[in-house]
Amino acid sequence: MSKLEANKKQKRDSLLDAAFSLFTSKGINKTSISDIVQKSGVAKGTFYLYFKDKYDIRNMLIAKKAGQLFGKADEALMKTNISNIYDEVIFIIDNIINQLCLDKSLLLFISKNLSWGIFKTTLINTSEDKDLYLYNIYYHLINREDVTFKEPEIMLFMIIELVSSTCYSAILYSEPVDIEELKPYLFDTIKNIMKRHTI
Amino acid sequence: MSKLEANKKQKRDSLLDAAFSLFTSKGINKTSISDIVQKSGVAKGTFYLYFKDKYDIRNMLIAKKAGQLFGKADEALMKTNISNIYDEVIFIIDNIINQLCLDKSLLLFISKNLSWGIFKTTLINTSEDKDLYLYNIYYHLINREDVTFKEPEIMLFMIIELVSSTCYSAILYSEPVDIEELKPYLFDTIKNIMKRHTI
Amino acid sequence: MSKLEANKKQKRDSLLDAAFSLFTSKGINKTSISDIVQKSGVAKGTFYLYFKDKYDIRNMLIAKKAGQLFGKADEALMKTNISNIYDEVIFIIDNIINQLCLDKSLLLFISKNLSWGIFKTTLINTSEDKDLYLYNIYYHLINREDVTFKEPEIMLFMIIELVSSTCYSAILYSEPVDIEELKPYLFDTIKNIMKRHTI
Amino acid sequence: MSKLEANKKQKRDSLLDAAFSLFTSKGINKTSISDIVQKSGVAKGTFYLYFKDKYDIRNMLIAKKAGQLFGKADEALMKTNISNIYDEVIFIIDNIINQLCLDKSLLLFISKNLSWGIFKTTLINTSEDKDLYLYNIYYHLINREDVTFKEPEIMLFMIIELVSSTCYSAILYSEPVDIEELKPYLFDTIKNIMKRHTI
DNA sequence: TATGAATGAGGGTTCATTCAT
DNA sequence: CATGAATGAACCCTCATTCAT
Repeated sequence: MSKLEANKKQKRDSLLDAAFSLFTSKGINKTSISDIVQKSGVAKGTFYLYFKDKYDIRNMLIAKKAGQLFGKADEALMKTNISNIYDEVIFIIDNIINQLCLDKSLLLFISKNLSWGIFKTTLINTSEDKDLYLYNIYYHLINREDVTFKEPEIMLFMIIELVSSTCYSAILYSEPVDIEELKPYLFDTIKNIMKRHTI
Repeated sequence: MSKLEANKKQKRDSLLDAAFSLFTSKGINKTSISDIVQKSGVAKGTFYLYFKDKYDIRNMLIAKKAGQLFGKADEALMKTNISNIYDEVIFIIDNIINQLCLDKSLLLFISKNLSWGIFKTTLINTSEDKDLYLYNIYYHLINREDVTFKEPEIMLFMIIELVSSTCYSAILYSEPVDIEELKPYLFDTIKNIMKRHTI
Repeated sequence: MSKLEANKKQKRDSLLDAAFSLFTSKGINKTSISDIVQKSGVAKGTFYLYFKDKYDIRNMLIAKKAGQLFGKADEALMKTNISNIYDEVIFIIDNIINQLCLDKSLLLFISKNLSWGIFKTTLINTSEDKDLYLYNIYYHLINREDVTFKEPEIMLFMIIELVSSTCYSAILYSEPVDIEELKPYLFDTIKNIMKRHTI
Repeated sequence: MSKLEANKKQKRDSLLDAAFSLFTSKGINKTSISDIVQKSGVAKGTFYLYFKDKYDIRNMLIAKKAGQLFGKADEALMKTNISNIYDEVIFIIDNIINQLCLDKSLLLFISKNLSWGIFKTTLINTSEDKDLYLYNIYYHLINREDVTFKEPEIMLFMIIELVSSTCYSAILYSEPVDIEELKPYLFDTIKNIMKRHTI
């Protein structure tokens, strides 16, 4: 990478970091381009050399952060001996939930913005960033020798929506119960969804 | 009701209607107070006689619309002979899903804004508006003679979050599948959640 | 006084009290008619039955409060045996300064608004309110048997302006020195002004 | 100075000039930011690049105008042969009074806003603007070989407060007498204050 | 007299975007 | 590529005043 390109990447990363910090602390609506460039230490005009607008940089961030989240969970999974697919899924979800418990602002940011649409888009856009292990995880899930799922996409969709929406409330507001209290019921439900989709 | 009070209610309703129309067509962020009062035909200052700000009127609308949604479903249920609690819940959910299929802008509005927190708040604030049957439905569910649920609040929480988040994607974007295609899996999952919470 | 008239006076006084409380705590600029009527407990329209606007009620208050200030000082003077005109003036001024030290918000209100113009107007409008002893004090000062002043109005003008402007800074901000430290120099200057105006 | 910086100074000066013109003609309360930028010929947002709010630009103006006032008086003093400190002070005051007689709107603006606090602040902030001769004048007064004053700051404070408050009334409203009629008494009082502070 | 709902002009302030440097 | 001064539309909100009741 040339010096100039490295410089550009550094500017871009700086803007991404500043935006993430502000989005998670103040919220997207209350964050202005001015805030981002000021925190980032670049000029206002520079922002527009890298991103179209606030929502463009937000989408980049969601993809990046969601990818990191799954990536870490996958890494952790690799270090275990779990081979049972049901346990693998539970492990991944549990790991992600734990990550989000430790970084509630990330949860706030992800939950408010991560929809199935973006999730799928991120799955497809695997080329852009090497951090995105999502694609691998998904295919790992689908193309197994030991288990075949009926309508695996619907299954995964229901699981992801159930987890993301219940965790949002449980982790951030302990409503209706604390996340640790919710987990047994949640994991039980997930296992059941999977079992009922197993042929 | 005096003429003056009737006039006031009319103004308030006019503002609520205008706001709902704009929120569902343009989104809340893109809707300004100016837009609302202009559509409503009242003066700008009048808005502030009835609501604190844009988010105040939004909350009133969510409560009102969610209440109407459940109210209609409850009415329809009364006309059936269903007495089994599992079938009752499925009926209510199916009815609400069908209502939302016919009014996608309402779905867009409700989904983006209805959280468990607001749901509970709405449940509690029964006195304000006679449209809110939620309280009745909830208690109908909990205090049954035939069935006792373990942790009914967690159960209801999971069902509501699962339904609202999956329907959002399925109805509006047919992602990952059309709502009608999703229903069997969704209802199956719901029934299972309930069964596993039955003592 | 009829019951109706008593009721009216009560409303008027209530408005005056509320306005004074708000003017001294928030400042005139930041006080709205709405604030006044709300604190006063009367309807908005009622305000306009008694006062033209915010500045009308302010002027009434200045006259009233300034009159009370001088009235109290005069009362205190009566209880002393001071007969020397120089000492009488110093006594009055000292007494007023002490009153203002105890009620700094009153000082803030009076100082910002009391000009020689209003002072003279208040002197003249003796009929309106029995609280206004200013007229008596002034004539007491002028028409003495023992001492005759050259240009007594200029003398009084200079004294009042000197006292009011220096006390404002000294009492409220202790700038350039505390009021007690200032007093000797101030009183010395006042005595000198008087002596040089004595024929 | 680069072209850009010159352009910026021009914008800032343009805003200051417009604000001064409006403050003196309409008063600060009745002057809006909109008025200032319109008169200045710049965009509304530009105002906030240079000043925090209306009161920020007011303070800048007071410092600037007060500095110019004293600066001109000091210049005039240099051209005389006066060396006696008492006569110097009287000369400065007389010169300033005369300037204010010729520019009553300036008097109105200065008097309403110039407090001892701002006066001292202006004295201290000498670095910002080369127009501010106040510091020199003050030290010229204090550190003399021929005369030593007891508590010179109190003395100066009393003189400034006496002059500014009496002149306000006399120049603008000829109350209680015209400024020219007041001068002898005023200067006499000032001289006496100084003498009594002379050790 | 007394009320208080309604008005709507106008206030201060923000901010995405542009473009000359 | 990078800058940051300048823009001006658009925002939210306040408030003195009116007038039908």
